[in-house]
Amino acid sequence: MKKRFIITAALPYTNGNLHIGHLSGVFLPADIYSRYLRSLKKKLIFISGSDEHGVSILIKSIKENKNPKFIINKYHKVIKKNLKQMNISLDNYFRTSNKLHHNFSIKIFNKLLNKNFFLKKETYQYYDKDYNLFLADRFVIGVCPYCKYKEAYSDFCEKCGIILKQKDLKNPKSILTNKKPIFKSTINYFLNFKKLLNQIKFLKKKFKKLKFSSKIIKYISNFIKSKINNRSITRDLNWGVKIPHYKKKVLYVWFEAILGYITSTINWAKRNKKKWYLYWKNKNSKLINFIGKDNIIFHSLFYPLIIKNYDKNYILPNYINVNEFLNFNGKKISTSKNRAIFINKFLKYLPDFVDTLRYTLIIDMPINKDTNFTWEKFKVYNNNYLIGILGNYINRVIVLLNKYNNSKIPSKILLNHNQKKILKYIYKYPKKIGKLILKFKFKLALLKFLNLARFGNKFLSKTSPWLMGKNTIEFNNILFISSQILGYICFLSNYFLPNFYKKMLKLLNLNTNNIYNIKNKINFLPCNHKINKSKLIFKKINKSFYKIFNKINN
RNA sequence: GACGUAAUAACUCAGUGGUAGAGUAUUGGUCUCAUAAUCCAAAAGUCGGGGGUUCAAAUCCCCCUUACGUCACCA
Repeated sequence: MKKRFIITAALPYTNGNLHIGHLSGVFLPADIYSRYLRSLKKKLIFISGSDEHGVSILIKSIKENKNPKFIINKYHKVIKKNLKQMNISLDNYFRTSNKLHHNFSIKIFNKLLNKNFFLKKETYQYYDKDYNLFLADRFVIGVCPYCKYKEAYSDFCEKCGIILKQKDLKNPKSILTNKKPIFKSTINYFLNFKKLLNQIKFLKKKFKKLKFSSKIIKYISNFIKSKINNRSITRDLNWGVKIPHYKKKVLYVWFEAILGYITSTINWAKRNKKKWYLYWKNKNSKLINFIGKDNIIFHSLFYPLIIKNYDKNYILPNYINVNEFLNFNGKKISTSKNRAIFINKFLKYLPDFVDTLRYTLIIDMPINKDTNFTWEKFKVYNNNYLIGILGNYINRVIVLLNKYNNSKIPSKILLNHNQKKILKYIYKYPKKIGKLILKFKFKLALLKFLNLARFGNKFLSKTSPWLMGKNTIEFNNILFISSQILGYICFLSNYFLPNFYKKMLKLLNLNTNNIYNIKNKINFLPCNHKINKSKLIFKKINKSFYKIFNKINN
């Protein structure tokens, strides 16, 4: 049976718009990976969706005096549209507020409940009387008993870095009302990590075998070594996946959000008349998660423990690609503090620079450590790399063909030994780039791609065909080789720069079917093939753009 | 405080045991097919500090310094 791939990008939380962090952290790497597998004609689905529950959205809705549904509808719509505009090639973008998702999550919860999988426990929590709401630790602020910091959370003081017990906090205040919350008892269900220790150890072994990033292995190791706290998976809220027979309780957002990949697939399968379980309950399937470092625990522990105890036929991740964070101007991106480049704003002011943004975010992808986005880099990448190296090369070759050869790929060629070697070298590029992509080295893959244009520029400068007579064998040879480089650039660009790819196809008068031949050593631009007149693809960024950058910042 | 990640040329980074690499910026030059682009060359680093293992360390181990991140009922 043919292998099936499930590629997932972490679900963005709908308390704000899509920003560059989402793209560089999960959507772009997942997109490149998916585009590559598609070019090999693999069977795959690339899925994601909106994560629309949780207390943060409820708090936002209270503060803005709106219905939570209004908030999620507003952001879901824009995020979905923005992903498409950025050419993220998702097969399905679903949402966790959908009934299908609710039913599926409850089905799993109920079965586990009946199996006595959860621990039932009474805890005391802060409670806001005015809003009838139990408050998460982050929503109670007070004075730190150690350093007297006035805005310490009830579980953690940011200033002195000390973990607090709820009762330690002095002068606790609800962030909703600024009033003192009361302490009240409640009963919730917990994931019994202590009881699941053997399963966790098994997962660690399994992930180690699969060569998961050491970030994940170390995380689980530490988790096992530390004093494991069981984690509640129900909440006293009226916003979320409601649990039947338990009034005023919903599932903890991550208990169900992690199942969103499955429900997104079910939704996709229904619309396309496919069988979703051939992906999720099939030993020949491969699940690859793309996530940020903030949700390692949910993908490496929550999901496997929940799903395997529900039905052992479900598959576990074959790889979890964890990225660090992208900062903006040296500071952490924050949706709530409005510190980010939001994609809808970017597209409003710079709609022609989608590929430049993709390039910038891929080159500076936070693979090993946090990286930093600046407009200065954005400009350099656009002007020096995309225009100087890439755009310039294709324009040089196309103009040469336009001017000297009637816009046709030369036909009378007779390659010498050295020139044949050059062609062979070019044929190796798809494989080289593919290998890097499969190893999740997206930045190196893109650099390799750009190298092809660099190689072309050097080749042209060394050989200087414009100094030769038209239609001599040597002239034809050089233009033929340069054209093949052009063809490879065109097809390989599809992984990284989809808009550029589409424009190149038009310029070169090619169709997309050829892309499936990229595994073979093939000349995409055969002799006598006619191309179109040269047209500039990238726009230059000059000083006047800084006004636009500032508009996008604010 | 605990844990994690990092520290390499002015800048951004690549390089996991075998004579220090790339791009940008700088300086000089070449070319005109090209979006003042390209291409060639020069200059630029005792690879954070100290110790250890080894014939051999940027790379492995230990200690220190500095920066960033995480620390669980936020997502």
